Amino acid sequence: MSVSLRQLEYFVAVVDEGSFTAAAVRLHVSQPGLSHQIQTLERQLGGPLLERLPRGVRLTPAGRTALPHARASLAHAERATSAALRASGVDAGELHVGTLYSISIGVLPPALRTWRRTYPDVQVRLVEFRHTNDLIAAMEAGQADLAVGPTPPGWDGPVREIGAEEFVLAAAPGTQLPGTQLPGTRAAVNLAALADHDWVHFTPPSGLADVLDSACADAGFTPRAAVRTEQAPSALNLAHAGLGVTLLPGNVVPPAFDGVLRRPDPPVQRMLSAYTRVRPDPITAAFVEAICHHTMATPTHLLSLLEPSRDPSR
Amino acid sequence: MSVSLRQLEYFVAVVDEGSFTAAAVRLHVSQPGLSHQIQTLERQLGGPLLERLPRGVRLTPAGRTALPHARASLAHAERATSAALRASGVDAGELHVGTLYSISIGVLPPALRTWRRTYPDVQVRLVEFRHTNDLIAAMEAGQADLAVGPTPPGWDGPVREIGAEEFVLAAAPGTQLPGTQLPGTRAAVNLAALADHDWVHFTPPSGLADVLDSACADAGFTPRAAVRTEQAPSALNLAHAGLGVTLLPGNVVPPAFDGVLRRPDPPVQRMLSAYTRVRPDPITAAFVEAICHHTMATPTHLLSLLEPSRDPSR
DNA sequence: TACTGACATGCACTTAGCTTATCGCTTTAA
DNA sequence: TTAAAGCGATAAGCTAAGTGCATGTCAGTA
Repeated sequence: MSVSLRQLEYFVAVVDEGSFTAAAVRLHVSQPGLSHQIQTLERQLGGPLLERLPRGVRLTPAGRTALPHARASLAHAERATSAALRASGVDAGELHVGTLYSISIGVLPPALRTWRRTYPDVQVRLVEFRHTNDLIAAMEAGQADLAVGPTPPGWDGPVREIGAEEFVLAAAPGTQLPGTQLPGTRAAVNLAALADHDWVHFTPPSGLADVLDSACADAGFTPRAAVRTEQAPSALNLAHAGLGVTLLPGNVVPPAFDGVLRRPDPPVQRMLSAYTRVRPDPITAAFVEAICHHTMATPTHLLSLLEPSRDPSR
Repeated sequence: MSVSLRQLEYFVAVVDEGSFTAAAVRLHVSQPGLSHQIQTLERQLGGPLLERLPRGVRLTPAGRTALPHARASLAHAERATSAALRASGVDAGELHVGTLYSISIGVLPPALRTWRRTYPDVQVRLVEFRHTNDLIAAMEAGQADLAVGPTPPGWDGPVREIGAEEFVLAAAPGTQLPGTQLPGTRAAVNLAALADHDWVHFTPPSGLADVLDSACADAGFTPRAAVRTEQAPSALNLAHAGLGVTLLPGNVVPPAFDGVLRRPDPPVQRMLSAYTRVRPDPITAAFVEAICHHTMATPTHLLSLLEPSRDPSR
């Protein structure tokens, strides 16, 4: 079987959306990738299915006759999935996932994209908290099926570590951090050298506050908080505005960030886990698998910001 | 769509072959590779589809409910391929026509002769069923491109009526049916006069059983079944052997039949149609036209049997 | 008790799928 | 008339998925 459901899905989406570009947007893939898949499908089916117009596409006779079968094949594959889930006694309703704002922004989107493709019938509702303690309390109160966050100490239900979240130092453009004056380098900054700096800190009981305090304590000083905030994006904005340096999850740094960005030395990470109160049902377990399949690699744009010498076009 | 046709193909092959190893051999892949794909599919579908036994496998409830959809998805993907190839003027192998045994024998051969002359490169494969319900179910599952059979009620795809199939009464040689004693005549037999006869009936849910029950109900009695069978040729044999009178499609009566043969009064017919799940591609549409061009005239040999005085050669 | 058959696991390699950058063509707007 | 915009295709490179091989594990059979 050389034809794949993915190809049929792309084909149907192009017909429904009226163009390759619109279909790519809808399916969250790049336009060249979709174009390539359609061309492979057309080679397998003996000729063009779509006539390319300057604006949009038109079905060829071959495409017109294949289209209903493509739809039917996709529909039956979805029904196979739904039927199996129901037969397993799984309510394919909503999955409630408790997490932190920073994780919503940085860690979960790739897993959610995969999830929607695999389980289109299962809605995921994110229950977001600012503080790790709030997340833990909500999980203890049964407010979510699954939590994704820092590994809770002493949790007595199932826990699955899913990777490490990298923290970075951020400051205003032009800030001269210690050890960073050499041109053309983006060396890590020795944390101990920042003992006299002002800090954009976090409001306890935020887990981010704990991370910052712990890292600085390990480096032998207590950070002097010029300002405190609850949210990582706000901290980034405040740092960018010059109120101090901050230490926050790299995931929340947008690609267009033009302030100073450095890794701390020693590196700062926190382990993230997916955890539940009880043994997870198959749907929840599947979500955990989806998260685990997306390695916690540092996002590409963050690498570009941290190490611009690796990216000649910038 | 993370479920793939390849996974569904492996799953269906395991069920059909009865073991992972045999399925791997059939599909020319390694057994660990197939095993891995099945496990991936099971993770996506929320649990095991197959119960592993020391010798072979058994479907789980989830697997049992997923299986028909998996088959249908694969079948439609193949139909999409064939339809596109045919529309492109590419020899696309075979046209699959679902039908009933009685129609295979009686209705289709003339159309097939014409067909072969017109499309010598397109093979027709008949997918034959004993019961109308089996034919309808197979069409819903995408097992054939086209169906030729009794007009299915409530069918939501394209339907083309192609004519009426005539039913006749048959009995053992020498049987004195009511109203048939006058020499040299082959008058129709009043159905109501057969109320006290034994009948060779058909096994439900056969469509032939429905036809017989309906005709007799209209005549005001319930046929007393001395024996039931599933197949029209068997019914003809049993009637010829003296177990009772039967009512069956005239098409299945061979030229050399030497038992009693009569038309019922009132006449009994059923409408036949050609129908598809989706708008037919040009090749399938051409086949439908070929069928329609052959009117449902009663075969010449049957006319000879029913009305021998019209045939001087006897 | 040893052997056989069948599925699962681990590892490494190959292939497929995807993104980014960019080109080429047509249409539209200035 | 010219420049800009929109759209699909090409090329290159990276990542993920699929596969084969070697081997382990377990249950049934001789």
